[in-house]
Amino acid sequence: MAEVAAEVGRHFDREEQHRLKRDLLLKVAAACFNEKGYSGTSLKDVAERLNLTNAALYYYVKNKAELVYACYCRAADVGWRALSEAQAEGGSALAQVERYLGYHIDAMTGDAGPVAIMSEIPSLGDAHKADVLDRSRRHSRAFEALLEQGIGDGSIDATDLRMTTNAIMSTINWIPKWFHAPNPELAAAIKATYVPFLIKGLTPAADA
Amino acid sequence: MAEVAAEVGRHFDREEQHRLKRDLLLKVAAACFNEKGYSGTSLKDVAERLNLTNAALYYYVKNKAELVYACYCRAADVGWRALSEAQAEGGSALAQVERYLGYHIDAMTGDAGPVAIMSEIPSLGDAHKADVLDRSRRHSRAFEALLEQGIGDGSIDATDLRMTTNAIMSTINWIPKWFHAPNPELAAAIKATYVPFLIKGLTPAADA
DNA sequence: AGAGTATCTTAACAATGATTAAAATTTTCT
DNA sequence: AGAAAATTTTAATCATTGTTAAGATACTCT
Repeated sequence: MAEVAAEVGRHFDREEQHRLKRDLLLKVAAACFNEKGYSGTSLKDVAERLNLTNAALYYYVKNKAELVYACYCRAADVGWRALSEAQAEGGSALAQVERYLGYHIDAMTGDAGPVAIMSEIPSLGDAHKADVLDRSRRHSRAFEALLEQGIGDGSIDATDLRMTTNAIMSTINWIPKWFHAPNPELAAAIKATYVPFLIKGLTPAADA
Repeated sequence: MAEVAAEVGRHFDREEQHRLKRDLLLKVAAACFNEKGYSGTSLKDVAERLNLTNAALYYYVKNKAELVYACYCRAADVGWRALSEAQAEGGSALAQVERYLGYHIDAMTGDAGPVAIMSEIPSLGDAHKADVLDRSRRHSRAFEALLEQGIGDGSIDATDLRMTTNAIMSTINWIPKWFHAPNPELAAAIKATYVPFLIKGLTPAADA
């Protein structure tokens, strides 16, 4: 993974270098997992895309289970950050939701991607599983709370918040399954269609 | 799988019996695949849930690849049938979409389930992959055509049909990921929330 | 240039799991 | 009950892959 150093910067901060390389590993691994599944991707598959041997990966992660775990944590962080930033900018709850969706899509289809789809949580060990489930739940609950706030301020209309959250998260989380190569035009098209469509489903009827 | 015969009926039509048992196998396999992924589920896992040994599965399918393929075909059929039936009953395009969503959700959460999520198409062999992709595309195209028809008859408002289809299909197809045990109440809740939410996103603004 | 650390490779092990053939068992029908 | 077919099991093979240890190479700084 030596070439990365050149791409990545020129002030030789060792720790920073290490973090960046590891982050690249997580992205590549996420791409593999999204395509072939956790057990379907061998460490060799991941390593080859980095011009490494499988054994080299053990310099960055303890084992394969920790690699998925790290990918899932990274995915959770990306989503959480999108939500936090959208909320920090204020406005009506609906406006916050709209910004969140855009930010999250931007992140997944942009430099932060590819992001792992958390589709094989059952394959994780008990501790990792509990932690990932917890992060996932926290995200969902935060989004639910935002919806509830929107019902309060009148900007959102929804009945079953849990289910509505499920529906919206499903749509968003599935994107990395079919968005692969960097493709700004496609990314823009996703955002331009997904966000208004989902927002429309949350907006109260005009004649109310 | 001997017990099944008793559950399943009493007129001893051999071919029918075989088909029913095979169908049960496909459902059980689908459940496993949805939980642990294709490579993550061993044939032993599937066999154990049927009180069989892994070798017995080879009496019903040629090999593991064909098992997934069959699961995916079955999933495609379930969706296709829902769409066909909804269309056969006529009405506005929006009404047809609404019925389709309900039928598909009913099927996945009812007796036809569990249905496999087609999330590991890349793991299939070339011929199987092409066929499954073809079925998937046909379904999407048919849905798109329905949306287009709705734009024509004024019942639907959408800009990017391909993307809108993606969004809706993602929401629907992800359901089997978290709906596991038979649970009529949860199934009803999904349908009661998902269908109006998605339909709302397609309905033209009232003040148009 | 050369020491010292970070990074990576080679080579091996152990375990898992798909697959097959032959044998055993169960089921159905007469 | 008993024959014939359908269904399932046992046992063995084969390839793949996660993992580890020890050694080699590359990078950074003085």
